[in-house]
This record gives sequence, C-alpha cells and structure tokens, in this order.
Amino acid sequence: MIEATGSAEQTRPPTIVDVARVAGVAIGTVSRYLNGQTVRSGNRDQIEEAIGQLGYQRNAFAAAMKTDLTGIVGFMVPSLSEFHSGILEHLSRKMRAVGRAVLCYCHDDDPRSVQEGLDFFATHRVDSLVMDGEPEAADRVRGLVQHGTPVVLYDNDLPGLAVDRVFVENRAAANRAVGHLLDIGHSRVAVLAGNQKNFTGRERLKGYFEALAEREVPVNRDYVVESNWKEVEAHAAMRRLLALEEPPTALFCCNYNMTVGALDLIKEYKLSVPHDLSIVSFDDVPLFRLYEAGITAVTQPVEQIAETILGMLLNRLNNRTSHAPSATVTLDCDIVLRGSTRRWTGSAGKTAQ
Amino acid sequence: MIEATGSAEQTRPPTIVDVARVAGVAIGTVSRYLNGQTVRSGNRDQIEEAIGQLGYQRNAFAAAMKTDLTGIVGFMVPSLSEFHSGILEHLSRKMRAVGRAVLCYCHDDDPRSVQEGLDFFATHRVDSLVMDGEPEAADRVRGLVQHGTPVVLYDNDLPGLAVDRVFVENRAAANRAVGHLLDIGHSRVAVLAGNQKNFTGRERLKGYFEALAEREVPVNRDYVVESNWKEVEAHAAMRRLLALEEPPTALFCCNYNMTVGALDLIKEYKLSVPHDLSIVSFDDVPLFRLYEAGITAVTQPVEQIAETILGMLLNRLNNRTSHAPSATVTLDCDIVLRGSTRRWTGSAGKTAQ
DNA sequence: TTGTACGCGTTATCAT
DNA sequence: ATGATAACGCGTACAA
Repeated sequence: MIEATGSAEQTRPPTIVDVARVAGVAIGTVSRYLNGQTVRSGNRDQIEEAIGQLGYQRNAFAAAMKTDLTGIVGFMVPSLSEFHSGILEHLSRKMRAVGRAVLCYCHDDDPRSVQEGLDFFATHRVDSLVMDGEPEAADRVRGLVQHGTPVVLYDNDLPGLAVDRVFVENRAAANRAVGHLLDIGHSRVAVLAGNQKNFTGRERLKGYFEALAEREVPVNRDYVVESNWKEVEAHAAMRRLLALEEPPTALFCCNYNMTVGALDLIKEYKLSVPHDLSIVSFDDVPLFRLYEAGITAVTQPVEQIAETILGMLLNRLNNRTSHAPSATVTLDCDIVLRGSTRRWTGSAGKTAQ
Repeated sequence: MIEATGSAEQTRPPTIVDVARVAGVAIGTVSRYLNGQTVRSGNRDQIEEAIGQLGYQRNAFAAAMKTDLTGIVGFMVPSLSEFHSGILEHLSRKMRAVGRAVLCYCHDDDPRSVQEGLDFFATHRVDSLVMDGEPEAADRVRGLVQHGTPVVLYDNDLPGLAVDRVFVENRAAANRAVGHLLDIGHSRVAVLAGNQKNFTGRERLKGYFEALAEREVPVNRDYVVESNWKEVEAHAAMRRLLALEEPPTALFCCNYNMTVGALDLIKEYKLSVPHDLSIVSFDDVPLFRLYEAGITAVTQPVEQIAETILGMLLNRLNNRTSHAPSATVTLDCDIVLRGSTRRWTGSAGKTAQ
C-alpha cells in the first residue's frame, strides 16, 4: 500500500508579503485588494497574477487577530441525535452561504466536557455560539456574552442569560398529542418522560398533565415514568408499565429514542399497535411513516429552527453596537396522525402476559 | 421578552501581557507557565492568581500563528446522513479527548461548495482533514497535503493522492448480502444501486455482480437500477421494477435512504415483506430491528471507522517529520439476518398490480 | 530560571 | 489610491 509521494518538500504557505513583493506593490495595497476595496486596475491585475502564481491563500487567523472575526460558529450539543444532527446539517448549509463554518462539539452530558468545550470555543475565539441549553454551562457562557459573543440557545433553556433563544411549543405540542389520545376515548394514558433536569423534559411532561387536567382525567402516577431520553431505559420502563394491574391503553413517548425503546418491548411482547396500545411519539423520522400502520408523531420544524438561529446570529453579528434586548422565538410543531392511534372502545385486546 | 442585561461594557479579553503585568513577571515567564514548563513556584502562584482574577483565556489563533497548530480538524461530507452524522459524533467525541474539535462542512454535492469548503479549511489552517472522497476536491486537497496537512479519506475514495484512507469492504459485504438472497433460492434479485460516480456506489454494485457470477446466475439488466442514493428516486425505481413482466422476488438496496424509498412503495402496493419480496439493506438503523419481521441489513462499523481515522491522524500529527507512506485500512461489515428475507420456493405470492 | 526583543501574517493608520 | 509602519497576542530565541 505504498505510494510514491513525489511531492516537493512541504513548503510554508506564501504570505501577503510574498504577494506584495511579486506584484511589486505595497502590503497595504494587497490587503485592501483582498478586502474588496478599490485598487488601481493595473495593480489589481499584478496582484491577481501574483496570487495565482504563488497559490496564495489568506491566513484567516492572522486576520482574526486584528478583526476579532473568525467566521467560526461554535455549536455544542449533548450528542448528534436525529434532531441535533438535523439542526447541524441545516445550520451548516446556511452558514456556508454566508461564508462561515460550524465547529461541532458533543459533550455527552459530561459536565467537564461542557466546560472544556466552551473553553475551546473561547480560546479559539468563535464569533458566535449555538447550543442546547445546559445548566453547567451558565458561567462560561456568561463570560462569552460579556466579551460580546452572540449566543443563541435552542431546544433547552438556560435561564438568566441575556441571549437569544429558539424553542418549540413543547408544552402545547405534548398537550395536543396527549389530548388526541384522550379525545379518542383513552383514559389510561402513560407517558415516557424525558429527563426532568431538562427544560424540554419538563415542558413536555407539563403538556401531558395539562391535557389530562383540561379533560378532568385523574392523574395516575404509575403511568408517569422518567426514562432519561434513552432507548434502554424506555424499554425497561415499558416492561414495568405493562406489568401494572391496569396497564395503559395508550402511550406518549417524549422523544424518538424512547419511542424506539417502547416499540422494542411491544414487539417482544407481541402486542399490536394500535389494537392493544395506541402510541404517539414526540419527534418524527421517515420510517415512522412505514412502520406498520404508521406512528403518529409530533414533528419539530427543524429547518425553521435553523433558519431562525441564523437570522438571530446574523442580526447580532451585523449590528455589534446595537445592544438590542434579547429575544425568544417559539415555533409551533405539527402533529401527524397515522395509524398508531385508534379509538378506545373499552373492548380491550390482550395486554401484558 | 426584554431582559435587563446589566452586564458591564463588553471588554476586550485580557492578554498574556495583562497577566504578566498583574502577576509582576515577564511575558515569557507566563508563556512558559502556560505551556507547562517549569516556573519558580512563587511566580507560578502569582501567575495563577492573575489568571483567575482577570479571567484570562489564551488566544489560540495567536498561538497558532507561531506553531501552525490550531487543534481544529476539518470535516467535509456531502450531507449529515445517518452514516456521516454517526461518524462525526464518534470523531467529535474522540477528538475532544485529545483537545481538538471538528469543523463541519456539508457540501451538498455542489462542486462549488466543495471548493469553498476546502478554501475555508485552508484559510483557517485546519491542521488535519477528514473527508468523504469527492472527485472535485482533488486539486485543493493536493494543495493541503503539500503544505503538510494530514488528510484521511473515508467512505469514498479519491484516487491519486498520497493520503491515508479508511474504507469498508463494500464489495465483499454486498456480495454476501446478495449471495444470501441467491442461496435461499432467489434468482430474480434486483438492486437499487447508488450513484456510479461514487466509489461506494460502484463497489457495492460490483459485489452484486460478483455474487451472481459466482453462482452462474445470469444478469438481468432490468433488475439493475441506479437511484442516486435518494429516497424519491428509489421509490420511482421500485415502481418500474414491480411493473416488469417478471418482477424481482428479492431486492438489495445499496443504502439506507433507498431502502426507505423501496419500503415506501412496498407499503403503497400493499406487498408483504418477505412473502412477496425479500429485501436486504446496506446500512442499518435501530428501527430496522422493529420493522415487521425486521430488515436484514449490512452494518458498517461506524465507531471503528472513526477510531481508525483518529489513529491515523494522531500518528501523522505526532510524527510530522516521518514521511511514512500512506496507508489504507479496509474494515469488514457485518450482515444481520432478520425477517425480511425468506427462502424462495417458486410459489409466488401476488406481485405488482 | 528569568526578562527582553523579535517574528509570525494580517489589518489599520497615517502621511503622501 | 498608495506605501510605510505600528499594532494584534503569542512563542521563542537569546542574553542575563
């Protein structure tokens, strides 16, 4: 597996000084040319000739030392889940169009990694930051904000910071999802809730309680289980739910992973959706359309979230002086009705063994 | 939605000079302290005190100007598909552990974006590059290599470059997948092939032909359709396949998206998997385990790919002088047998209407 | 071990 | 519009 490299000795990249020398003009003139200012046409040609000949590429760091503008957007999330990777893809795409790129950091819910990530962003002078709100991040984010770095929080909140925010109507969407189950006759509706330390985890669960309260359906605490967003924990939780004396007839899963965990156990128990159990998922994926009769799901407006984030960032970046108050945008979610929910008539099918 | 900012005027971050002044020592001493060299213990305390008091954070760019080491890894892929986002997540995680971060660029198969992305990497002096091989990238990547930037290609090849590579045994895995279908009695096996401009697209299709040839099954050109990796094109292609006079009894889909497209039409036509059609997917996702009787799938060793990439990069980064010849690692894929494939006995069920 | 001074590649500020 | 030159923040010789 050997290849002849044949390459010339690796050479230090040419600098603006080299360009100026070859073009026979002053450094400042080259700099002005590079930054799109007017240059005498004769000089322009000389400079372009020199750049092409040398293969010159500007050193963005050296420029950043003066301008404090790196064109790099920090992006920090716990993991690249379906949802976050969708956001990242859209964000990356849109940033590309405005000459920026996204520096991606996954902290895996490890507090030390959160700190290290933000330190990395700070030392590398990202000129803006997009992140999923994380309590441990508060201090360091505050530091960035004070140095004038625009920050946008999305998905989870991180209260007490003067930054922009983009959320979805978690509570309203959850309310509608659970409300749908109640409205088609279910009274025994369980919820696989996300981690309650998270804003979204709490909001979605609030939506569940709201829907019950609005219809005066009593809360059964056995039906409320926190599964920490994870597939395996949801799987275990489902087993406990189905072992109840009165197992639920409907289920609301607060994210994609937990839906998968639930479906896994449902398959293991050979239960039928929606005959034995109706199910609604928060978060949608293409395969939910195809899974048996389809999984009813709440869809988050991923692209719109990314677009909103971009708008907020560019707004701050282009008006660095205007200390406009921070804004919060909250977007609606759709709920797509598919075959995983059916009217409950009381004529139960089989339940857990 | 107004918040009192109450923050002090945004201030330029403190520099090493400030630290030196407050600590009452020379700049050089602070620099040496920062880089872990020995400093008189008294001075060390003063410096640490000053750093804490000022909230000093090193400017990595200024340092990079001297060292040419930014700690940023360029990462370029066409899109953040299931596969690529998995790679990115693992890579990001592993890079975190060695104090680096990943700058993510999606080019959307747009040649100009490929160029711009590589230019961005070059101007920002990423000190290594990981990318899905892309023909349009050849020249610019060559430029990076000549300046001594370690590059690792994965997924698709980009021939003629002296760089490291990590691939999977696309051909062998496809061969086994199709071979399995043939071995359980199918002779009418169709393939939804990826774009043939791509290395993986060609290799996986070669595996298909190989499996046929090894068993002396004649090729039916009608059964070979290129669907450009996309769900919608796969959906349309499936419609044509099922309209054939002799529709296939088994199907090999060369990636996840095309499998979804195929399943979509299968659902639309109310066909049964595997009764009417056996199906194997290249690429696996959790829901494939749960879809009806399960989808038989080829799984790529995502974490192992990321680990190999990391190893290659660190190896180059830590031995910048040793001009070791470039290496290619090719990893095996597993094939997970699930319920979407069944022995073909000739007793056909219904086919397309 | 410490302090000084220079250089890294670029932008910005002057005169011109 | 251009050219010369002073920063920018840090690393690193070199002299002390």
